[in-house]
Amino acid sequence: MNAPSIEPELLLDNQLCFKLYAASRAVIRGYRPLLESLGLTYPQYLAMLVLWEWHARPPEQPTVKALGERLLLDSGTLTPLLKRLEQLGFVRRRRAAHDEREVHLALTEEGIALRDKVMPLRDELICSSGLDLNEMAELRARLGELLGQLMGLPG
Amino acid sequence: MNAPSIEPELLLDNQLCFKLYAASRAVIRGYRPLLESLGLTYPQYLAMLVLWEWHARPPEQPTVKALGERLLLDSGTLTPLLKRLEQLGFVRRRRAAHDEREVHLALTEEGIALRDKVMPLRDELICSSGLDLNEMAELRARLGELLGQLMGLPG
DNA sequence: TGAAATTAAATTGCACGCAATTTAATTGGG
DNA sequence: CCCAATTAAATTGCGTGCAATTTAATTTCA
Repeated sequence: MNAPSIEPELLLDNQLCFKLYAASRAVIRGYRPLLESLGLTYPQYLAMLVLWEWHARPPEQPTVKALGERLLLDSGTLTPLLKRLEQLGFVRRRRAAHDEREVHLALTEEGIALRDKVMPLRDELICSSGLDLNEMAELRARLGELLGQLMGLPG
Repeated sequence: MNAPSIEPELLLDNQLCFKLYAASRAVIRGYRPLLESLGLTYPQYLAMLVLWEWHARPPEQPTVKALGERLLLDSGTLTPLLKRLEQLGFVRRRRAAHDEREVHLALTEEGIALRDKVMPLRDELICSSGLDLNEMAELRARLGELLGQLMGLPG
């Protein structure tokens, strides 16, 4: 019996999707020990990034829906995640008075203060990774284009 | 009270990590409906890619450990995933006789046959995405470099 | 040789992601 | 005004990822 032929398009190492998947997990793996010192998981950290942005542009605070639109996550993921951030004391959740369906998100003092610890942590991560800032920016732009195309699909 | 300043390095849209995370999920989202027709999840599909490669190079079949080294996943993830592939009838798991610690993986006839359904599915996905093949290859290479650097870290 | 160290899987526990459904509130058309 | 349609969160259920631990087999070396 001769060995079956392999289409190179099906080799794992030729898959853009696998490179994306593996690289994404590798980056998150790099963040983990640093974020642990803040008590955050990586998705919680992303949520905090968005909340810090909103905090810098008062008076509006985001709803769960608005946060989900930024992070591309739904309430099935965000509701338990936000409850954990609330338990940690970083976030407050409150039903909107004018529309009881909406839950508005606000940072606590601890949540606001946490931001000051993040910049040095980020510097440490980039420094220890030895990555080139220009290459990172280039790659980020390419991924932005890819994401834009994927999100604009008919499906 | 004046609005807090925002370091651009902390804006969500400037994060390479978020672009990676979002793009990876977006690609997997694109695969989902197509893989559903095969009865596979995305990580299961990746495992099958590796098993098909091994199948084309007899006689050796991979262990759980070897599969994990290719996919960068540990037994905590792979053991239940492989049990599901076994339940689906695509994979056989067997303890090695010469070393009872090892579990060797082999494809069933159904598992081998499944490969023929994948190429057209992949073509459909790439076609409907409207992505440029050269740009995809370029991005894949860049991500490979990034992954290489991240995996070679001291941590 | 025989106890200690190492190794491979499996197990446990927790936090996502996400599809599908449910609940509750609001909106819109007749 | 009322009821159907829509909307926002929450809930449920399942399959990852991954750290930590456990179990069992093998290797090492005093």
